[in-house]
Amino acid sequence: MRGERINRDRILEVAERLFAEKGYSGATVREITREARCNLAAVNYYFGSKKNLYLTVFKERLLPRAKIIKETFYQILNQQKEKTPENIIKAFARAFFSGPIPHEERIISHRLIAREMNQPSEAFEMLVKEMFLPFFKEFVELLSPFFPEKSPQDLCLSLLSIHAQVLYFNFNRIVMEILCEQKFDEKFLEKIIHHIVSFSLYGIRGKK
Amino acid sequence: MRGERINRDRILEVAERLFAEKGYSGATVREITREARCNLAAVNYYFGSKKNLYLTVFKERLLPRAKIIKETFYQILNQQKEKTPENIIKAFARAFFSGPIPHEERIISHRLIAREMNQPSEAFEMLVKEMFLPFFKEFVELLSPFFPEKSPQDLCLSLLSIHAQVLYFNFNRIVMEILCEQKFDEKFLEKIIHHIVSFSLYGIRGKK
DNA sequence: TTAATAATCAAACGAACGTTTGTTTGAAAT
DNA sequence: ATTTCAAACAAACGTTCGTTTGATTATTAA
Repeated sequence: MRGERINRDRILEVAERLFAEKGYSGATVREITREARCNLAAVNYYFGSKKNLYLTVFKERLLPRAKIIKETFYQILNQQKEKTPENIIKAFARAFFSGPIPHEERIISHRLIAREMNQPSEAFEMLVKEMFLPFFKEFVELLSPFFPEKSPQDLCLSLLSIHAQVLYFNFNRIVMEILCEQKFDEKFLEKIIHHIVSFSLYGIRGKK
Repeated sequence: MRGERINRDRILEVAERLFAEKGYSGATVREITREARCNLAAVNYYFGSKKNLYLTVFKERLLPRAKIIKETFYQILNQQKEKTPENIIKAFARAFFSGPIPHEERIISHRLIAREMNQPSEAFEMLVKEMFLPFFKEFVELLSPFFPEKSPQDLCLSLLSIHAQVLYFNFNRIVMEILCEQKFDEKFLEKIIHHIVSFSLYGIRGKK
């Protein structure tokens, strides 16, 4: 049917995965269209260029997902009786690791973000502006009442430390599995979330 | 003079930087040889192939540097009177952030490592085997006497959390600078190291 | 039914890619 | 002085890249 643009969606989906796996240069238009089961010219027909396809992946796939994660965070947090630092950090970690977004999609997101952190492009500017900054600001404001002795900058650094762990534990499974001598399964994931929450909570508290 | 192979060294140096900046596919042999001021064929002459040049970068540039970082860690640690967890973690962070290795080279290393974590190749297997595992094992053994209640796996996770921060704060300066509203200078670096040490120390201690 | 628009396709484009070839160069060894 | 051989080079190789073209098919609206 007209207007469904099945191929367009499939291209976006495949492109996102391949860009995450192989990077911008590594993923070719030919491979993307082959896996999306459409013609080579489809990328340029729907998106104008490869570069614009890449940007569209961030606009139409990453940003909406970030929005869901944010909503999940507040949903988890509002389920708690109290908004203690522990509950806030736990909600943050859980929103990133579990939540309604499929597991594989989360991995892909974090891979793309990690790539952009390493080699920022126009796409990253958008992510920072529309995703990182607003979310992080809110998060700092949520936590700051509990740590009146800490400057906003100190809280920011703590927040970045948490995000560092979330990113690291999401995309660096190889070293993790080898070092911890354990397969990455549901049970291990729970343990990791608990670790991040605990580590970060006491890390952020500091001297007491 | 014969045997100096000036071009070979220069190719390695340039290749490392460009691979770190643009990734394997993004960095071209033409660009590498152009910046190294040598002929296009030099890469294949000295290294056989682009792929082997990439592997050689890890063998001859990253591994030696990792060795230096390790030595620096023990050197810093042995300067301390006591081997307290705080001193151990501080030495770890300092060995990664300061030490004899030039600042730019450290950034390049972490970029290459981050890329390999995202998309592991033969090079990463080597890194894990000859760098991560030995160093991390020793590090866990150093810390475990102080935390008899923690399992080796828990300690591993804490160690990974520390490494996550070291990596993150090394290559993700953009978000950092924007969020903390501060330029990344020597003074800020000191603050970051202090933050990582403090955050990780109390994080690893946990409930007390 | 027909005209118009959207989607899809095979084929080809020029450019850039990694690699190979054959030759020249220059310092060391004989 | 001559031989030798690693080093360096220009040129071209075949391949793959992103993109464009023009024709064909499918769908919608008149």
